[in-house]
Amino acid sequence: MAEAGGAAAAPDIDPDFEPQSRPRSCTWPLPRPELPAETGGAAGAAEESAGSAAPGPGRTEGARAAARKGGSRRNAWGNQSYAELISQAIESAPEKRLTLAQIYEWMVRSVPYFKDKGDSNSSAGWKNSIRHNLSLHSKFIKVHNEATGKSSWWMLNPEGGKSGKAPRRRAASMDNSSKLSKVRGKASRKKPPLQSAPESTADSPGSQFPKWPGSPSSRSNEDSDMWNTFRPRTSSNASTISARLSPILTEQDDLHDEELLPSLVYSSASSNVPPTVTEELELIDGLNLMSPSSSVLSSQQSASSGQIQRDSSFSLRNAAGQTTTFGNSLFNPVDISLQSSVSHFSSPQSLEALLTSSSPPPRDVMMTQVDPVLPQTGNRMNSRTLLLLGGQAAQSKMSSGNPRGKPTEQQAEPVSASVLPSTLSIVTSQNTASITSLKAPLSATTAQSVQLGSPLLLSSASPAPLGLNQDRLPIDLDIDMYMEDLECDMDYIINSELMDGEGLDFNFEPILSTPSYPSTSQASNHTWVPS
DNA sequence: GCATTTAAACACG
DNA sequence: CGTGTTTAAATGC
Repeated sequence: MAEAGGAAAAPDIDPDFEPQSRPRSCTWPLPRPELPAETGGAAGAAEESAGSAAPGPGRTEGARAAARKGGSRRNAWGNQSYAELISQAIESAPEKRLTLAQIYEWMVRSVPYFKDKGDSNSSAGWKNSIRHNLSLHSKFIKVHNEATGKSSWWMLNPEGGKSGKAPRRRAASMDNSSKLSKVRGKASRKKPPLQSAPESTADSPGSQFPKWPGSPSSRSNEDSDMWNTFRPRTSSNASTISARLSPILTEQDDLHDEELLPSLVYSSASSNVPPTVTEELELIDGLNLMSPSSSVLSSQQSASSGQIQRDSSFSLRNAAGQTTTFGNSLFNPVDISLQSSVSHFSSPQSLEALLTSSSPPPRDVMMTQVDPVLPQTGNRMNSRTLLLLGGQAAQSKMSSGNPRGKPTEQQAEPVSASVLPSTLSIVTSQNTASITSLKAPLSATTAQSVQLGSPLLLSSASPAPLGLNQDRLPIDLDIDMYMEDLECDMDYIINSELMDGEGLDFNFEPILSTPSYPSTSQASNHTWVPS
């Protein structure tokens, strides 16, 4: 049985019981025939059937007691909470993301307790609980999945606020209402269609991105993927971008997310804007949407962007939780990954494959490969084109964006940008696709710096280290406003850059010229990952 | 009090 | 119907 049933199946569970990931050899997301032999039974089947199985509604107690007798298990299935189980499930996936259904599957397969309950009928309550947990905890983020009409991907948010529930920024009117609602009682609670909160649903009717019609582009493949957009969770929308996507990608490869969380922190510090990753992602998503214009490029871009998104997601997180202090910039591994992705340009397929493919943990692979090394010229071009794309996107965005456009304080960033072009621009312009392009080159530098092991470099690189922005850190929460400004800036910047054109190249070139790959690869994981 | 679990209502596609 | 979000109650620590 090697691993297959292996750990997961371990009948005893008891103390620790780590569901551990399922057989790694098997591709995860894969269709999975339906567990052949081991399916349900093999491993430990469910011995717990005993009475504990039925968790009565209120009576959890019973189950608990039963469970407890074993010693330490808090729940019928062991010590872990649903949230933890879910986290493990996600971690176990090569891509670190699973759909709801896959999470269910994982539970059924990996946790003995749920083994019998997998199928239909009995699956009642626990699935509900899982859904509930996914929604409730900020540590889980939802990523849009266009693929086969499947449901969204669920990933974990690196900084996931363990304790922090969903960010839920000040929801305007909720306070009272919540209480009231309680009073009301559930029965009557029906919510009238729009009425009170038009804004919520609409979130911008114009909505910047159309949801993306469908993508002809990609090949059949399986589910394709990418196109993830983070879900805005509570904050209705915030509109978009936050400008910095900072990246911390970090995947949890080596460590379990939990552990690494602390170390991450997003580098975006410079740009600040605390809140929720989700928003950024959306933005990115938008990019993707827009890109479709050109076939080849689009595909490439998409690939890269996809990657980016993933990375970005990790970058920051809601500060709501208390945890992350956004001020510390560590590093951004993301860049590295980006770089790799970019470099892959030449072979988009591989990229995608990486993303989608189950077997190889993407990150590692990428890291290793990282350097197909494009000739400088090649890079240049790409970056340029990308920029263009970005620019367009930006513009389009702009149009939808707020008219007011007033750059004011934020402007500071741009200025610095001129000074430190590469990094800066990225930070500022982030919301647009251009980011990707920018990043690519940048990544090289960063990577180096990382490699060197001196975060300092990064910091220096970071745009506003000087505290320009720090002062005004958006902690205010009104991201919207903040963002608006940013957008304008970005556009502005981008445009100007484009016009100048030179500036960009100029900056990048030098960077590009530096190959540094071998180093990058190393740098990637080990160096920055604090563990 | 907060965290979890469970249940349920409701919205959406 | 499955997916997601949210509210609520019970319970444990």
